[in-house]
Amino acid sequence: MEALTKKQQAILDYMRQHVAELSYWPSIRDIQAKFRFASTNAVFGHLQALERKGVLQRIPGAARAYKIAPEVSVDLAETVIRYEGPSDEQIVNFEEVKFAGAIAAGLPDYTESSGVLSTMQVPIAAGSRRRPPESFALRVRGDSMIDADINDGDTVIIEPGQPKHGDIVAALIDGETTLKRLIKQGGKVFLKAENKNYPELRPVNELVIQGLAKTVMRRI
Amino acid sequence: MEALTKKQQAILDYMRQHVAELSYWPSIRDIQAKFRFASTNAVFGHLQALERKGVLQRIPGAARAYKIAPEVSVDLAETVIRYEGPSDEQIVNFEEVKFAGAIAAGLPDYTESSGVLSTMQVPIAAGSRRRPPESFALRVRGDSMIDADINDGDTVIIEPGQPKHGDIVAALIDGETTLKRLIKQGGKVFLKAENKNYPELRPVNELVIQGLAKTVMRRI
DNA sequence: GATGTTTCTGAAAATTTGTTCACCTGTCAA
DNA sequence: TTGACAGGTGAACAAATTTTCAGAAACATC
Repeated sequence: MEALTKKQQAILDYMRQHVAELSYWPSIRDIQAKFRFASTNAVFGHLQALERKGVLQRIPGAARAYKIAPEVSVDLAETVIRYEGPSDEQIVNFEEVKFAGAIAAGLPDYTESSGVLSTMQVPIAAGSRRRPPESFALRVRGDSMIDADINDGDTVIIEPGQPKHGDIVAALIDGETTLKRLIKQGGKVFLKAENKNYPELRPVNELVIQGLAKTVMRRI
Repeated sequence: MEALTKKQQAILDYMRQHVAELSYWPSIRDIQAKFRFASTNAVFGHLQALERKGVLQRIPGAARAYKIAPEVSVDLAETVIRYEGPSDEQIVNFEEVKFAGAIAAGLPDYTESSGVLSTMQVPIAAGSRRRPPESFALRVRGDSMIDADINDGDTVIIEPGQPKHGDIVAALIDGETTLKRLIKQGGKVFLKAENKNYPELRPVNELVIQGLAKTVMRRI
């Protein structure tokens, strides 16, 4: 693939950052302002170049409408033992994002996310279906879900969705986010900890579901 | 939070789907066409309603520019369950990427990645450090690593790096990628399966390390 | 120095898009 | 019955945005 010029790369990065932060694409004029071009056509030309080089797809006539190629960069290192990385097609992209904080999987705990947010990185892979962009990541604190194989220090990915009986949900109780299994029984709703040593929880009347825990990640 | 009407919900869903599939927002006229409204103002009113109800944020004057709240309003049994997603700062991005295929964690198995590559999605989060871009994802097949809590169907993220004694590595043997623990003992290198029922493996002389398994992911 | 390519300027045209105004229709509760 | 309100039509307007056109400046290449 033809290489990008410095400015083209910068513009591409800016567009990426813009859409990641604000959730919508910048207009040509936004880019013009950012790079202090005197003419919109300067941007226009760069966008054409980016499209010709295959990293960007414009939607003709539509405002703030693009499709963008995922980041690509390859360079492999040598190791003592022979090292052979994956082929280009196997490259996975990572992106730095906001990390929502910690979740109490045990008894109610303070939520780290109340203050400053840190950033984390997660690879791009998990299931073939499209994952909703409203998902977020939480670090698990506590051990109330160990019977579901979710342990202290793990990271769970919370996605929006209809909570069903048996789902593991991130629930907000008294301002605390907790991880529990949702049990619907006899018209009542319970939050159940997955730990034999914990008492059965009482039914809850009002409940804020932040989302469904769909993926668990563990650092080795 | 005020409840959404059926049409409002449908429009919100359509917008979500549109941005998820095409990566840019629909215009008011796109929505109009989708729902066969005779007037753009019908859409306009609904968008105003959605904004007033707090699930959508419009950017005044900007085309195809919105911020959207996570999915809304679940109800289960007769208990009130409010849905409240994370704040804007907690949103995590996902990206579609290549998926390297399957890895044999048991006895040598064929590698699915030999042929076509499929795409997967993974959230963005895992550790505070920056992850090298040469990483890739593999689906685990087999059960030889169950004692290390890596099971059939899990996804492991392989990163490049110096393989040390005790690391779990993705190793290429006879054209097959396998997942094993690397043991250095008395100047020799062994690949050890983490399963009491499996025999200790023989030492290997030549070995291609594809990378180190640093993260395990599991779908719930 | 000549030459071609990339990058940019400046202005204007064409189109898309959000927004407003006036008015109609049914529903539901006071 | 009346009034409020959600939901809709139809047309027009104003703004935002993309796109085009002609040409200048910078810059490497021969």
